[in-house]
This record gives sequence, C-alpha cells and structure tokens, in this order.
Amino acid sequence: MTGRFSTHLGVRPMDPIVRRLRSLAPLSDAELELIRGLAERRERYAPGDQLIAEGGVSQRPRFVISGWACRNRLMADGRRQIFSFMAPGEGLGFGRRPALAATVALTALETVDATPVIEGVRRGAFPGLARALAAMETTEDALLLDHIVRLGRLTAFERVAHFLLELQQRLEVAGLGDKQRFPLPLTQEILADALGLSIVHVNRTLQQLRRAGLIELRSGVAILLQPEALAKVCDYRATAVSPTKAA
Amino acid sequence: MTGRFSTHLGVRPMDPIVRRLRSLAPLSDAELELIRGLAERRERYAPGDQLIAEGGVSQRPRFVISGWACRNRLMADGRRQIFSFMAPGEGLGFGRRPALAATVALTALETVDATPVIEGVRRGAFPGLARALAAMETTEDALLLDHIVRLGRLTAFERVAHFLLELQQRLEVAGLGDKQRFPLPLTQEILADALGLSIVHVNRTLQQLRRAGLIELRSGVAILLQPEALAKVCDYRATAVSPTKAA
DNA sequence: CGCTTCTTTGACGAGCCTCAAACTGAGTGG
DNA sequence: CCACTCAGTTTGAGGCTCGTCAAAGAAGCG
Repeated sequence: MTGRFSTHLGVRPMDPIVRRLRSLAPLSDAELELIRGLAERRERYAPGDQLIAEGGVSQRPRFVISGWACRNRLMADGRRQIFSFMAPGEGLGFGRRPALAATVALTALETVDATPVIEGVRRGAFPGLARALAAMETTEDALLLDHIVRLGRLTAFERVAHFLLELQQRLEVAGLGDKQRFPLPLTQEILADALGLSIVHVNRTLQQLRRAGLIELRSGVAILLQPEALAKVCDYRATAVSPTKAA
Repeated sequence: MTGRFSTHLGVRPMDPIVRRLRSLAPLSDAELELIRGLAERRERYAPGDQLIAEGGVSQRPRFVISGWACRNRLMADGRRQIFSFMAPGEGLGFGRRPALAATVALTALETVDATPVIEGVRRGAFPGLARALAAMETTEDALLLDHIVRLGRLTAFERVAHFLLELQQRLEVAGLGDKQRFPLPLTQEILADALGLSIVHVNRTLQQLRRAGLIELRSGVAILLQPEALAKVCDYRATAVSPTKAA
C-alpha cells in the first residue's frame, strides 16, 4: 500500500486512460464506451518483465492502467539508458514499426490491450480517438526532444527539476496527483539511468533540491513545494499536450 | 572549394537523394523519374537561415541537395541543443505535425521541394517511395535514440567517436565519401551543441582521437583511420538503414 | 593585408563519478 | 517476535572529466 496514490483495485481503473485521451481530443460517447470496454483484456507484469524486445514488433498496443514501464537500451558493458517512461494512462507499443528499444516494466504493471482502438481508428470509425492517438504520438516525440535537451544541456540539478516538472504535468493530466504532489515509484537507480547520472549523484542532487526547499520525496510520493521556482531554475516550459488544432 | 567533396554544380545533383532512397527500398523507373524531376524546384539558404520555425508547420517537405542543416532548440540563456543533422540526400519537414524544433541551415544549403513525392505517395501511386519514406522516418527515430544514448551514457571521447561513425555510415549511403573519409563541414561549436559538450572540450577530444591515431580531421574532411577500433571504443552498432522487411 | 571566424592551448575550478561503507526499511524464516 | 537478508538510500573521500576564462595561433574572405 502506497497510501493515497495506490491502485484501488477495480475502482475505475480506466480513468487515467480516459482522462488522458480526453485531454488530447474530445471523444464521443461511443469512443468513451470503447475505451471503457478495454478493461476486460488485462495483462499483468512483474518488475523487470520485458513487454517488447528491441528489434521485435509490438504484437499489440497497450495502455498502462497501473504501474510504470520504460523504453530503454543496454550497452555491452552494462550501462543503461532509459529513453522514456510510461505511467498510468499512457500508451505503449503503438508504433507499427519494429521497436527501436526494449519496453520493460519498472514496477508491478497492469495494462489493457488497445487493439480494438487502433482497429477502429483504421476503419475510420473513431475520429476523436484518431486525433487523440495522433496527439499522443506528437507528445511522445516532444518529450523525447525535451529529454535530449535535459541530457545535453542541463546540469544535474536542472535535469532532476525539469524531469519532476514533466512528470507532475503528465500525471496530473491522468488524474494522478495534483499541481504539487504525485506518485513516483521509481528508484534512484532508475532516475540515474534516465537522466544520464550516477546513482550517487542523483541522491546528492535530490538532497540539494530538498535543502533548497524545492521538493519533498519519500516513499514513492513526490511533492513540488515551489513549482514556479523549480520551473525557473531549469527553464522549464510545459510541453504542449493541449488538444490539437490540426484539421 | 572544399576539394574532392565539393558540390559539382549541376553534376547529377539528385544523386545523393536517389542513392539514399534506393538504399531504403527498391524504386521503380517511374519513381526514379519523379525524384529526378524534383531538381527543378530548388531553394537556396545561407548559414543560419531558418527553414522551419519551432511550433510552425512545415509548408513543404524537402530533400537536401548540398550543404547541411539541423534541428535544434535554444534555451533562454543561449544554450543550444542540436537534435539531428540533415546531410545531402536526407529529408526534412516531412512530419505533418507542428514542428517540435526549429530547422536551421548550418552551411550554405540547397534543397528541392519534395511535395510531389508525398502527394504521389498519398495517392498510393508510388509504393516503393512510400516504403522508402517510412524507412526514412524509422531511421530518423533510431538516430534520435542513438543520440540520447550518446548524451546520457557515453563519455566525450566515446560521443565523438560514435558520432563520426554514424556520419560515415549516413554519408556513404548517399554516395558521399567512402568507408574511411567523408565531408564534415561542421564547426567545433556545432559539434559541441550536438554532443552536449563545450567547444573547448570538443577540441581536446578531437586532439585525443588524433593522437590515438584513430582519426584525421582538417578543412572539412574527416578520415576514420581505424573504423573498427573506433567502433570498439564506443560500442558502436550500425543503425539498421537496410531495406525494410515490413509488409 | 586586415578582418572575422574558427581552432588550439593553458590554467584553474567545479561537477560528476567511483569506491566504500554505513544506514534504513521491507520482507522472510526460524 | 526477532534475527537475517536484500534492495534501496545516504554519506564520505578522493580523483578524473569536463567547463570556464583567457589569449594566442590559423584560416578563410573581402
């Protein structure tokens, strides 16, 4: 039990997905029903399980219901780089191409099969969902570029701040947490592999942020004590996740 | 004049594009003719010119005939991060979404308008080109992930080595240079902004690679003296740019 | 030539990493 | 219920990597 952010088993498990998709495009009742119907075909994974192999083709797209996953790549000597995270409400395996990186569960993970969604969209039956999925892809691309800026041009201090702000925004959209607090079930090792730092330095940087009165972080919950100040120190600009104005 | 790698004005200017596309998918005679016909609508840019603004929508897709461009983003305090490069034969502005980063000319740049290509592909008229463009996108995605690994998990020495190997491969496909030498008209400042390093450190790292007998680099030409040794020091694995086996 | 841009070198300091070890908390089994 | 283990966090010490500041060469260009 992680307390107020735990997965309340069976309690509207599709909510994060619905909230996230609706933030990307308006959905019809039929579309909402389709999404809610996905709840049937669930899949469970343990931490470390590989959902999609590098080079493999995703059998089926999925939405995350609970838990976190990531896309990563390993080097011959064991170094790891995490490219992106998938939190509840977010999709994975939607790319039709061969996977360019492995997708792995970071925590206990629950997903639903999203095949009916892409099939419906391909038939042209669900314009709202089509726009939502397109916006989802754009958002993912944007997050990748943000990640590159973090790694290439931000200091450790800025990187962590920037990353926490991104997560706050993403999770709030899914209805997890609020403007200040959100669940963060990631170890410092995972943060290190994402942010291009050593575990030790991630730890020290977190201490620094704590001492500066900018964040709190304990037992899987992050609290941004001064979100605006945090945004200022790392030149954070919220990634456009708003409904697409594209035709 | 940069010598043996200069643009021989008017001499088969579409060759890099044709070679690159054919490396991605087999093309019919009609498709080849369509590409060659693009040579009419050329555009010229000076170093620093912005081809696509961040947030703007690409008016038209283009192929680079000669010169180099990049996608980048600027921070409020002037720090710059380069996400990717576009060398002769490569495409830019093919994404239909609003641009997530600005596209800028790094050298004198010559492009052709590729609108007829996407229009033809959309009509379903050119299956070979359709596959080539899809493979092009996949390749670009793969290069972005490689870039993230470079920035997050490679040392400066490894980053430069890795980057040079990537460029060699890309340029060879376009018929520019061979297994060892290729044109590299980028300043050390540009390399620094791509590789997440300072100019000074890029310079020192290049000296290190030279002293190690791994590379030569002068007046816009790079020579990989020991490509295999270079690949070994940075765990380089060639990005799959081979014809897609996808249906 | 004289200007500007780019490269190169030195000196110094800060940021980040590595090694090592202690500490904490959540199980797990006796 | 308590020792034990294991994963994760925290702290210290020391050193290498990389950045900053500064200035001196090269090289391209008008």
